[in-house]
Amino acid sequence: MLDLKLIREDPEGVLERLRRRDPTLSLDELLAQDKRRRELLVQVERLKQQRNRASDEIAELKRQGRDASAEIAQMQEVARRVRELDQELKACEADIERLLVVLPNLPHPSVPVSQRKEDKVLLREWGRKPELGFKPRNHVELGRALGILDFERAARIAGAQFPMHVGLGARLEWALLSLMIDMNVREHGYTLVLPPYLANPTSLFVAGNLPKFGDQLYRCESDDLYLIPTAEVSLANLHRGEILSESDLPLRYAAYSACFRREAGTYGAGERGLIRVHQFNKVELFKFTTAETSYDELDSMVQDAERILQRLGLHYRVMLLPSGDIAQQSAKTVDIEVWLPAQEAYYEVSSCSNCEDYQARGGNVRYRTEEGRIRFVHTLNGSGLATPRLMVAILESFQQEDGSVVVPPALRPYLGGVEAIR
RNA sequence: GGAAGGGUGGCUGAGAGGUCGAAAGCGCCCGACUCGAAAUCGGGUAGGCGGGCCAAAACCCGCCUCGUGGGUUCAAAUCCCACCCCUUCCGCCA
Repeated sequence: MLDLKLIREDPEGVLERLRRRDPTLSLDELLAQDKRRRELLVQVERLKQQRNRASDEIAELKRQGRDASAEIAQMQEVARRVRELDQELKACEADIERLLVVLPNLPHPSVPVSQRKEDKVLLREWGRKPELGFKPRNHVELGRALGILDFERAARIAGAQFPMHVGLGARLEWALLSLMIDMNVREHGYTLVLPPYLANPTSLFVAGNLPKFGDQLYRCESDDLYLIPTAEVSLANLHRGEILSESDLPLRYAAYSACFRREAGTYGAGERGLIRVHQFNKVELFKFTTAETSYDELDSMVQDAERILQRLGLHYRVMLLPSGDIAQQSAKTVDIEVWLPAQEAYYEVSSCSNCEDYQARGGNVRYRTEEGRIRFVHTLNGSGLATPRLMVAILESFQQEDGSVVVPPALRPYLGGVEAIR
């Protein structure tokens, strides 16, 4: 969530930045409630002070064995008034909380201002589109023909848009995950985490998924738990409520998890097969940093994700997202998009965000500086990477005219040396 | 699922209606001793909110916080209720 003090001190500045993301946002009610809260606080605190002093006096009188009934009678009235004001204050604070949590993070100055998601900015490209010399088959056809993807039987088990990998398809998926874990742990210095796949409501509020995006989540009602849409949820809550030491930062975690998304209302034309699914595998990168280093850490996180695509030999481009298209909790987001030959389009395979102190404030994750001051950490998250579209990219980019698919050399050690799927 | 015990500062742990934001120890910081260090000795060491002053920092004052939320009381870490979590044992099951 945003810093209420900052909103109070510079409402125009905050509102201007908020409206880069959503021109309909307003702070009027929030500011009014905040003012009211502070007025109530002053009132109720004055009464409590009176009560505390009287309590000391009553205690002293009793110790001396003297009568305190006059003072006690007087305090009964004060206590009643305190209860009333406390209730009013509580309602006011609940209103503030409700208004505050729906406000998105402030975009970083480098983020292009636009409500149109097409207005993303190309930062760089790597490689080139593969020249197959024949009309590319899409991954659904390839997967079915090779017997490595089985959506029909998966639907029998769970419904549409659930993938099922079989045989070399499953092994290829596993190989991808193994490669990503190895590179991120051994070459990029992340600590591997296997987190819970279910999370409580608090965790989803901290991560930024609730309250606004609950319709995208699978919920286990009888236990009041949610299936995580990304391991970002688990990792953002890993140090919830802690005060870390500056010397421990940055903390870099890489988590493997399955991810679950309802994708309500997103049935896109042509998004068949693995392009948009309700369940997928992902290695998620997450960092806790100081304010000073978080943007350098964002750059290096994007590069960590890019190196995996480079190792696989997949053509991609890196895009800076505009203000209207970044996630609630993010101040700046960089997407990596891989080229999918049969779709003839670039598709997101990684989304790296700096959430600055937005998640940290909600989760109360702080650190003590060398000088002893306490500040909120910055949190960053990024896919490194999600597998479904990687699988699409591999099948479609490395397909041969005879319908076989050449396995990228980097994956072969994980597949017992298999060079092609046919 | 059943039973018992327990959640107190960075950590261990005492406190069982008022003098308790909280003993003691450890850790950490500062100082003394020392050429320097260790040991020793002295001092300091939780967080949040609000106000004084709004431009920050420092300082001062007040309020709140002993798992969370309610209740009793003039007054709650302490008594009552509900919930959450942890530990141990039993049962069940990968």
